[in-house]
Amino acid sequence: MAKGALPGFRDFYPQEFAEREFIVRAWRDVARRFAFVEYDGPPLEPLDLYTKKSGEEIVGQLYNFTDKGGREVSLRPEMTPTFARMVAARANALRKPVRWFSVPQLFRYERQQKGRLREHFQLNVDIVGEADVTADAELLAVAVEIMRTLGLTQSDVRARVSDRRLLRALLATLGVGDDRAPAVFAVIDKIERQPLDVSREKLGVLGLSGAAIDRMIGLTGRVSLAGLREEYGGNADVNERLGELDRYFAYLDALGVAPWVELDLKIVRGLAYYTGIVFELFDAHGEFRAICGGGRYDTLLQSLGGVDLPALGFGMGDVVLGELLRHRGLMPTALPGPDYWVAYTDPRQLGNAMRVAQALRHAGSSVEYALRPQQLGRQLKAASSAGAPEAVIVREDGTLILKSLASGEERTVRLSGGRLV
RNA sequence: GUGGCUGUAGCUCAAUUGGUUAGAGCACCGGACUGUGGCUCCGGGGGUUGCGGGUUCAAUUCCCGUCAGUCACCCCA
Repeated sequence: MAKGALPGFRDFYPQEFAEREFIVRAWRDVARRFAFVEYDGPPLEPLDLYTKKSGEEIVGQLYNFTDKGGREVSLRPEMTPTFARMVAARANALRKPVRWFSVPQLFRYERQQKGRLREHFQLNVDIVGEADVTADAELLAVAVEIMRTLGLTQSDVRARVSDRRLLRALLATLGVGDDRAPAVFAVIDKIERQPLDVSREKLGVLGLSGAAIDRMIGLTGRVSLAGLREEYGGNADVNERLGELDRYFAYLDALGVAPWVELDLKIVRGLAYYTGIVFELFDAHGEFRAICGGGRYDTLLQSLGGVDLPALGFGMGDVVLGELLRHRGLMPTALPGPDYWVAYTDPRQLGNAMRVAQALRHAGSSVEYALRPQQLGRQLKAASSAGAPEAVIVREDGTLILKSLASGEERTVRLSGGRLV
């Protein structure tokens, strides 16, 4: 057996490529409709672009190596550092808000499993320069619109939203200061994936009282803005954030995506740099990994590029999304065939067949014909199996017949300005 | 990085308690069909049974290692 691709990497045969294109086309289509413009950066970056933000331990997850010039480099594991660098370098010259998107291929050195390879394509959509929740609403609407464009509905996909600033304010009322908040976030992030007792114990180790732990667990359950206001609204910081979230949900409603969205304070996102509203998209049955994740990272451009601009964005990978679309039967199964197949009854008509094919091609049609002279029957068989809806038969006397391969209907036609009439 | 399960044709799967030339369907190529496709029938190509070693008269089958796939953990995109 021939050696396959490297572990975690994929060969895209035409069928798989068509599936990938189906997804990428929807990404670009929706991004364009929301007036985002596309950019790209290098797939290979200096290693320290990633270690500066995340520390040395990240190196274990990176596809990094030393190049022939002795430089420590890494294939990009995510797009945000590159994006931040590019925006920071021209921050003053860019019209705000910056609305950019990209479809990079990203790499991580990890053991592959379901929904996770060593390489994937990921849509990145970011907005820079707007601190208001209008931008948060706009961003989530892009992600939801992509689901809708791909044929998924609100019963297939749910968006779960939280707000780290709200969570910090709530934690403060429980006696947890900002110094301990990241550790608590880490526990909350895992609360669905580990036994409740373990989570309680971890919170206890972090110094939370029994009563505080109870309230913390309560917050990770089903909550509403009204319920939170009733219970914690006496705190000014909490109240302010709840007001912001009221506006956020009102904007989501105006954008028509509110039915897809629910408040869920368990969503904190793994990455440390998120500062405000964060969200993830999941399949409604919980069979797959997160489809998409993102949020606000208002301080990242400052720490990476020395430019103080509010920013937010999300990433959406092709792997989990593809699994979901296949599972729901929404992925295209047939390869596109040519528009026409030009057949000929006599090998001496090959030249004429080529002339017909070229005329149709110049007019924009996709056209194939038998490169090796074959019996007419064989040519029509090839036309059918190639998926062409119609065949053009060049007869011995040079006349043309247009034949529908679905119905078998035939009519005599002639070529006029690249069209068959 | 750790652990469980699984590796036979491009795909889905067979192959008696270990038994002699590893089969079938689909797909692909060709023929029946010399000017009309889809159906049918016939034929063909395609395998070091993932790889390496061991046990045995004999290994696709049992054992070990390794590689790959897969799932979970770790971690996260």
